[in-house]
Amino acid sequence: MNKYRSHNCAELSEKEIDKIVYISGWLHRKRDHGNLLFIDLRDHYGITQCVIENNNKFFTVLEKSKPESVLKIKGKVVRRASGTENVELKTGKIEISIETLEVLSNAKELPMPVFGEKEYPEDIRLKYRFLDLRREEMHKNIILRSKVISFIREELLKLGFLEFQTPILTSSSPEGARDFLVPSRLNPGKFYALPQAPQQFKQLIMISGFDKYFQIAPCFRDEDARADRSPGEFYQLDLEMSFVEQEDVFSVVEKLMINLFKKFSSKKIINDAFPRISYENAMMKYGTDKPDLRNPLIIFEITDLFNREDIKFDIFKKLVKSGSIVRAIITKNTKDKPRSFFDNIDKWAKEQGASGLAYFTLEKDGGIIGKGPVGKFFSEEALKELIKICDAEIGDSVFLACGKKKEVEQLLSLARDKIANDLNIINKDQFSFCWIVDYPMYEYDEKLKKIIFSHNPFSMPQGDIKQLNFNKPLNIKAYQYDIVCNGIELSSGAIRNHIPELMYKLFSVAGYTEKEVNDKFSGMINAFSYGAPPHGGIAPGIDRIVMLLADKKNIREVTLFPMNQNAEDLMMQAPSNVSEKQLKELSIKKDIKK
RNA sequence: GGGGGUGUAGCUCAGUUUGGUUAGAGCGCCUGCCUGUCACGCAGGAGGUCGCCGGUUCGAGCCCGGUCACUCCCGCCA
Repeated sequence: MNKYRSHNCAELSEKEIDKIVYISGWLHRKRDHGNLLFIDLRDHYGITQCVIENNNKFFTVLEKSKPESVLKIKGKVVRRASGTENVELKTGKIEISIETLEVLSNAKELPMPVFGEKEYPEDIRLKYRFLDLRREEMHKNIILRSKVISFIREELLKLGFLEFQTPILTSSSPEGARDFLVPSRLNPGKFYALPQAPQQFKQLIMISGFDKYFQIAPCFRDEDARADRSPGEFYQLDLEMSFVEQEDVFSVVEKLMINLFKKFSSKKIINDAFPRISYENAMMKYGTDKPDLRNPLIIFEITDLFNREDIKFDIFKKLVKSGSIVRAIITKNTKDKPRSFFDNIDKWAKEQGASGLAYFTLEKDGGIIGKGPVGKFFSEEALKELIKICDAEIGDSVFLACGKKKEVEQLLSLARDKIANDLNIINKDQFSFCWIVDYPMYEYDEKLKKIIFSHNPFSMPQGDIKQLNFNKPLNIKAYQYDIVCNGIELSSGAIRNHIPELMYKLFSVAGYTEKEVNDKFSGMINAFSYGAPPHGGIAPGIDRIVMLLADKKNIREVTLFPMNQNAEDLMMQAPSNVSEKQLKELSIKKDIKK
């Protein structure tokens, strides 16, 4: 028998009554009656109540021990008197009558308690992450994360995927996020980059003939944080398959996701086959390429209405004449909502930097009328037309946004969420997945005044590649796809372009010469000229998946040791200064502007 | 880089609207009492640069300016 424990803290039951046992764990909670002392001893597995009386010489030791000290307790398992059982505890029918105890490790007074599940400031939680992680909720999240990863491994191994590791020190790549750089000692002045994703390596694995690969891959991007985005590093389930079309990837990943979410959550998955929405359609109906499909609200295009003579809404009409568009959100049966409901939304829109959201309700007063601030500008005929376009009814409300296409999309996308939340029409007990497909290969960057890749430059363009019209590059679509669940982008993937000539052409549209492509992507381009299989894959974000399964809004709740928003590790104090000697070895000089 | 929110005891927060005696509560901590608790109870106690700096004022936790920290968002994230 091990010297620390014969049983863990969740194990003992009536079966062990009268046995002498050893258990070890943290002093979770103390209830001191003066001459009788109860403690809850906690380990990873659970909690066991132990009791000691003042005739025991260890009584004062225990009385003086602080919470979270680590104890080893030896004692007899006894049945709790009827009426003193605790049904909440797995071990609640018994307790340990302490004979001896040993303090294995003393705890100082705690900066944050472990007992209780109150909220604490995040900087303290991050600094004392080891205490935070002892708490039930966090402990549970991290266990869930581990189980999710194991499950994914099992499923993919069953399907014939092989797990490989790819380099962490690699080369900096153009396109995409800012790289983390690592100076090279042996090559002064040169730098490695940490991979933003194992993108090129996974393609090289396919070219190396391994057919199906996956990896729980760390990815590094030096970009600013968000609630659902850690600064610095995150994990992807990176996977890639040879000789596949988009549908093959879809069927593997869709099944994996459904099995995973069914296994680890009791929430209902609305669509067993994920609906597919084209990028264009998503932008139209939801204003975003990561729509929350639990939200029933839809955006309608009604710009043309504003060319009608019988609409007198002059501000909008003027804007439309100069190229603005008008889109609308309809909310069902909301005519009796208080004025404050509408005003709040208008106020909110103004806070978003928009000029506001115009609104009115559709009511019947003899004929159909628009009631509300701007309702009077619409004739009955115009309202009938609007009702037709937007599939609206009497009693519904209409919210209108007017502006440049991008602004309207962005505002109405946020407004969809805002209004639906205010109306409480989002079912929080559901997962609603979809594929967003048919992404454009390129987009026009207004700031740089040039054409850039809209997603992954290695994606295969759609259609007959001999017939592609490179004079109209913005019309080229790619075999590029995202999985979205409840408004969160879970993964991004593509069928890759394995044809070097085509790749040069595609890059030239984005302003890269053949030489530049050769320089920047030498490993891969070279490999493509020695026989590359058609291949494709995807990379679901592990952190976000666990976030959804754990029902957390913040990625740090499902990460063991996250950094804060300034990309600092408050516990390890990273990043930190290094010695002059280290810098010298690396041929690095500091030049800090202040 | 920009915008919003927050900052008062170890922790959670009240007090800021309308400036005015010694800044409060709960949890935690310390001391004492308590033999059936499981958020144990009871009594007492310690604990504060009201984030920091400056200004206005007879007087600032409260008003003004600046600054710092944390957080949320925008930009950014192929």
